[in-house]
Amino acid sequence: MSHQNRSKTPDSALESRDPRERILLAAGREFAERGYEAATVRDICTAAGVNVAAVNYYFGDKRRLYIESVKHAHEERFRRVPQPEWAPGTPADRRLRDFVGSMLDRMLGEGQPPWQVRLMMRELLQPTEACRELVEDSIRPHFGILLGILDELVGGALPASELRRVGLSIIGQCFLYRAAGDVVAMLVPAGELDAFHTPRAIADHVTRFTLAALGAVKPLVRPGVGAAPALELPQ
Amino acid sequence: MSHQNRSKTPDSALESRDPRERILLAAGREFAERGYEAATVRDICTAAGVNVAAVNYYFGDKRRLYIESVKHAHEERFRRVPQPEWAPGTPADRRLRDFVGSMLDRMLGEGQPPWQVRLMMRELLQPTEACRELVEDSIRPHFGILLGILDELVGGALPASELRRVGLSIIGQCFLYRAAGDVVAMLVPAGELDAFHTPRAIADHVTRFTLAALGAVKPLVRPGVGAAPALELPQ
DNA sequence: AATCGATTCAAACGCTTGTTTGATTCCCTC
DNA sequence: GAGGGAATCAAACAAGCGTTTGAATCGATT
Repeated sequence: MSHQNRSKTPDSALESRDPRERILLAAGREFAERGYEAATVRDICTAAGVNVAAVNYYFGDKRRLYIESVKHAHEERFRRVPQPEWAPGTPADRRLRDFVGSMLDRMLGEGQPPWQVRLMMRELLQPTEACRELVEDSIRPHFGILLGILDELVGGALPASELRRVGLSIIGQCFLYRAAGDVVAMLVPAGELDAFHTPRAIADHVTRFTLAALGAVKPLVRPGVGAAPALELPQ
Repeated sequence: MSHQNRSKTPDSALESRDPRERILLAAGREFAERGYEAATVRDICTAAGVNVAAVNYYFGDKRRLYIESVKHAHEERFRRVPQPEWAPGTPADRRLRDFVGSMLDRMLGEGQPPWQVRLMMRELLQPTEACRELVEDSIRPHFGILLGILDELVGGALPASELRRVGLSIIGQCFLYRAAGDVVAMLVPAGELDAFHTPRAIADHVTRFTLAALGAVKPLVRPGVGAAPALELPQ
């Protein structure tokens, strides 16, 4: 009932050796594509090339397999596109560009299996047990890095509450492409998608859009054109 | 096997009269909360106070009930918060603010049953048959209105491809709060949520953020503070 | 070669699902 | 007040689900 001699086969080997790894991979795919309820243990085991009983043998039950597969996908994602590290003194605008770029790469990059992010999107939309751990372990620290960059960028001129809103504006712009990518593809002409909506192009756009809003670079359009700024906004 | 004399009871009556309406309501709730596969016809019928066979009698099968409930929820949503209409000559920045405000109201407004939007979020994340109709009938025209406002705002100074990216930036900022609202709530201190992340406050922030990026209002921070604009961005 | 725990397997279990059925009740029409 | 289609109901159906079982197989140790 235990499996303590798993280390006999080194983890660095191909997944095709370790049944546990194969199940995690197949489970991630199925859960991402069909959702927790619609994905069946039988299909997962068939895809993994193991017996139906293997899931209960290695993971106890379907729910625990799900949680493990979410964690596994998330770790894999950060292993492929790690958080960038900067030499001391790197300008904040450069770091913002890198931060946005790596986030989008992690979301949309070609090397990324699309199901891994889709799996996490399901969690964000309707958090389960697996989500809280994800937020605390990864998303919150990540968000903190972004806030640090923004704070330096504006020279401490904005209160923390405002910084958070700006941070959420940045994440939201990237998030839309992943969460509603299929709908975005319906709204944008096909040729334009390839030219203006690649991860790199989006990163450039989001960075410039944000820097312009913060006054760190000149606006997308020269001031003075368009309607007069007659609108009054509170604060 | 038919039900052509439904018009005998006027549609304006309470839903509790028409079994079909009651089923649609209960189905929307269940599908939104549990997803298509996890929601059961039995639970839906129990909630609607009708017999199990009623779903197949009125809608044929579960899939058709799902499609109908998505459409129904969407229509209901726009009936509650209709698209604003402006007198000729209304300034573009004012219209942008109204547009963002009504979109957020539709997504987050207190009068909105939370399950209606959640149901549509599932569709956006993984489009089904019901989604394409939704995009063509509602989302695309809506997006066109936004692009028209933006075009007037910048005085025609931006190409259509750039306008679309700005439009998606706006929608993305709003979208995050609905799609990942639970995670946002984990990242923002509780008190701050009530003060700075109400639909109205977000609408003000998104509008100002966008207008600043476009150079239509002054940036959130005076130019000159923070890091020097040394970053080179293509285009 | 024998032993013993870890692993794998085919088969079955109990349960829930969406759907169907056939009888019953309702409500309007003539 | 019959007649008849629409609507509702309890009950059952076949199929698929997650899980369990007990025997068969493997691989290393003795």
